[in-house]
Amino acid sequence: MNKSQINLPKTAFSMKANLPIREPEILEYWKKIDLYKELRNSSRGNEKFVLHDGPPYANGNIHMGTALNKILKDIIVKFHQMDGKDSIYVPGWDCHGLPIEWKIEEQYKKNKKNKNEVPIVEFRKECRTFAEKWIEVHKSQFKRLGVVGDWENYYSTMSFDAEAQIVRELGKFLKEGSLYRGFKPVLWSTVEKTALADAEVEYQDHKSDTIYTSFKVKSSDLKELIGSEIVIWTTTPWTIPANKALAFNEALDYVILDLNDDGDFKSRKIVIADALLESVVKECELKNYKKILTFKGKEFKNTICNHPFLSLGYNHDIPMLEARFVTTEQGTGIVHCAPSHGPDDFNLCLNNGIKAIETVDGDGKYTNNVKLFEGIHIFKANSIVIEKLKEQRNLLFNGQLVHSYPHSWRSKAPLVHRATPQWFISMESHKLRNKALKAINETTFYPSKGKERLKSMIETRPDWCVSRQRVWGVPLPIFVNKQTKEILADDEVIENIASIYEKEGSDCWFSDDPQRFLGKKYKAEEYEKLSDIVEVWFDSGSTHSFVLEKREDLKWPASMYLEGSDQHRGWFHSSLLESCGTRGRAPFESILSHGFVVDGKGLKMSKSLGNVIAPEDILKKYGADILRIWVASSNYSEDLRIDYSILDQHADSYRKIRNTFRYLLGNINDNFEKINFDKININELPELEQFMLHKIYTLNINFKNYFKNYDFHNLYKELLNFCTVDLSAFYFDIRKDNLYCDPIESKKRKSTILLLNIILNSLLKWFAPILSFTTEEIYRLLSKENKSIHLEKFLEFPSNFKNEKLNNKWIELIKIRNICNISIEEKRASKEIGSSLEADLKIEIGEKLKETTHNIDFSELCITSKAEVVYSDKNEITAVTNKAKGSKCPVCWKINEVSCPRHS
RNA sequence: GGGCCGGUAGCUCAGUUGGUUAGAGCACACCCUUGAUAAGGGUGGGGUCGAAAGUUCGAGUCUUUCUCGGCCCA
Repeated sequence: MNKSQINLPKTAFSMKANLPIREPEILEYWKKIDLYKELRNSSRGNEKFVLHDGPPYANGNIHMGTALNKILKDIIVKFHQMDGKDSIYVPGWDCHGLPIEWKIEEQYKKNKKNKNEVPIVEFRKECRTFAEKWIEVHKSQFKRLGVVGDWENYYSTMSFDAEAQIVRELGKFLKEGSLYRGFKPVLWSTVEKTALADAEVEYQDHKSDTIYTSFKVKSSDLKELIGSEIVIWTTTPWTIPANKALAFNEALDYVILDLNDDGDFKSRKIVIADALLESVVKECELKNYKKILTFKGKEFKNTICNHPFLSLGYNHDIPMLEARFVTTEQGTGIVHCAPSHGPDDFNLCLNNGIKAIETVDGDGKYTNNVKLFEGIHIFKANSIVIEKLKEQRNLLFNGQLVHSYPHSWRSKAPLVHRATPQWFISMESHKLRNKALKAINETTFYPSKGKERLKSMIETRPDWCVSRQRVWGVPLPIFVNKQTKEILADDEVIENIASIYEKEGSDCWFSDDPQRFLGKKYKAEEYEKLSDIVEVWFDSGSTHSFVLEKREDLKWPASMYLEGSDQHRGWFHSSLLESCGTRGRAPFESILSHGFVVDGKGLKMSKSLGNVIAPEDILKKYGADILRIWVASSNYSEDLRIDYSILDQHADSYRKIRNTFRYLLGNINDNFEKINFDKININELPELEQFMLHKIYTLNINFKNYFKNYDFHNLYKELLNFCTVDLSAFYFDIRKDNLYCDPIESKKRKSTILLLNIILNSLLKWFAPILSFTTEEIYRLLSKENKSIHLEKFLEFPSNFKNEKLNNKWIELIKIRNICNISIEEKRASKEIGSSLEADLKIEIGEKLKETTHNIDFSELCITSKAEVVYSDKNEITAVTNKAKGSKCPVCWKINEVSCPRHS
């Protein structure tokens, strides 16, 4: 007898994974066989599952969040493909927008080039080239993660057909009449005559005029207020002529003071916040005053004031509005609101039906909307305003203040908030809000809490501002009649513009004769051509129209949109509005949102904390399959933690899974046999094999349920536990004796081999969407005919695999096995035995379990040399271990007092 | 500052409508094995469920406050 007589495992599948080296080879293979094309061919005509890609911005290397997003998408796409669908993934990129403009400007700065001297068309070409470069970088980085998709025919928001379709989409809002011209404050430089984005602003010290001025109460629910005067403080006196409202905080306490100092305010009653009384008294040098009344802010309800310039013709009502942004940090606890000159003011007023108007022009001069001040430059207006307030006896105090103030990064000139003409899509005029809310109700959300999040945003959001005063984007296709100021809304013109863009892109808008776009119907000299561009959220919100609708391989609406939870305000939001406005329903059937990647302690990743991990680092150290395990095993409905200790843990799990495969492969000697489940005569199999079939059957049911709910972390956990608990520590361990030491032709061994083949096939398919590389590595080892594991379908198991009765029986047997293990462990601890094969078990079982145990060989189940069962009246199960007597069989290592019955 | 979401063993996660001593796998410790071997098996330790108060016969689960973290908004 020697080792040549036993059947030891043998396989070409190495224990060491070496994923960082091996994965790129598999990528090459997928490229060689054109996996994406094969997938499409193999599932042509099947029901479609379309996960529409939310386009990442084509700028900079991918980070963990992007990697998570793409892997999660890929896992879902692969699951549906293996589930029998035609599961199509077309990646896309968002290309227009400010960040790319900045990058090009930065390059200009480096090369001492002046942006204003470069023709717009040339500048835009550089932006386009920049985006193209990053699309290529992203493509290779995403592919490296194992993401399979139509990489050759990706979509981008800057492609000519996309730009053309964005124009058509805007045309629909234009024609409907829900796209209108309004005003909204933006940070404006009166020197450069241009709007600035937040990132273009530098904060520097600036000396401002400050005033305390009063607004007389005209009417109020609180009688004592009538006739009193609300005092406000501001550092921008020039905005007083544009005042439309006052803001208070309902949580603050306010006081009415009776003033008795000589001067304009003698015997007048003023209102300020109690908490600011001291500072106002000090700064305004009040000597004689009396508190008349203290009241809560909420009592300001329904209070209307007069403008301090009432008698100069400013006779509009000034309502008092509740606002949380009012604090007691500075001022009087009541804030003056000019909706044309501050974002807070704008939003508060808008929510209360007061719209911003154009009060100041691009040069910084008041328009004819401002009585008395028309033509005056705002930076020269402070002294005039102060003068007039004094005249009107409404100036309590004025002074100066040095404070941090926004300046242009280019000219260093101080900036102002200025209401500029903008284009809005109305939420109400054509019931867009209602349509969107209805569409949300018809959408399935994973996790379900996403529904409320999106809903509450849609419920309260203001009209959608779709214009930007920038250059890198789709031009707003709008002409305004110079005389009538009417907006040109003509399908023919829109279609004309779109068809031009389709051929050559939208650059020509900035260079060509406007007549070209207007066609023959209208005269260019009668129209003003807009130079604004469309905000980028409208671009990406329209992807469904130029990707899902236009491509024959896709479908509209998409089966799923999947993005980070921040996109409730981003892409989910803009796509919903765009589609509801143009098509009356959402462009998606379901939304899956995932949390953010944070470090091991739950803190967000930042350079300053030094806790940033890049996907590249993980790929180099572990490989993509480990990263994919991390995605699958994390609960994406919350934030996802990652650090090296977490990854190490997943790498350990990976090794366990890999070794499970290795055991299977070794014992079938890499000769995989596809089993026809219907031809198995289950009753002829040993009970243990029947029990394992039941386990496989029920695991598959759970697997499908988890998959249906996109509950991957529980799905993965269940698969991992199957490998560890049911296979490695149980079935494999027990069947080693049978596999190694029984003759190859023995019926029992053949049954085990049958099960190993079924288990191998099941595991390969269950794991394929997650462990895309490793399952392919194994598949290529086994399959001569078929090209890829990803072309396979999930297995269906016949219902006769299911055997609840047997399952219940074996649950009892495993309990007994555990008791035996404890007994063996006692003798091991006292050094009486070592290996479990040195044990001789005496098990005492109650009569009740006689039927359950009568045909069971516990020496096989507990991997001992002997086991004897005796039945008693007692209910409890006891096991005693003795050292087995006899000699060890050199083949099966079992200890026998006589010669080994199998190997002699 | 406001809105929303979350905090269960070192880690990843389970914990049904409130109901026995809060579970699993991994990691850890110890032991065994050397025929899955940079593998495999067994046993074991480990949690005032973020904190406090409340409702209840009974709270990880319900309420309030606080705290820490994340996203969005300002």
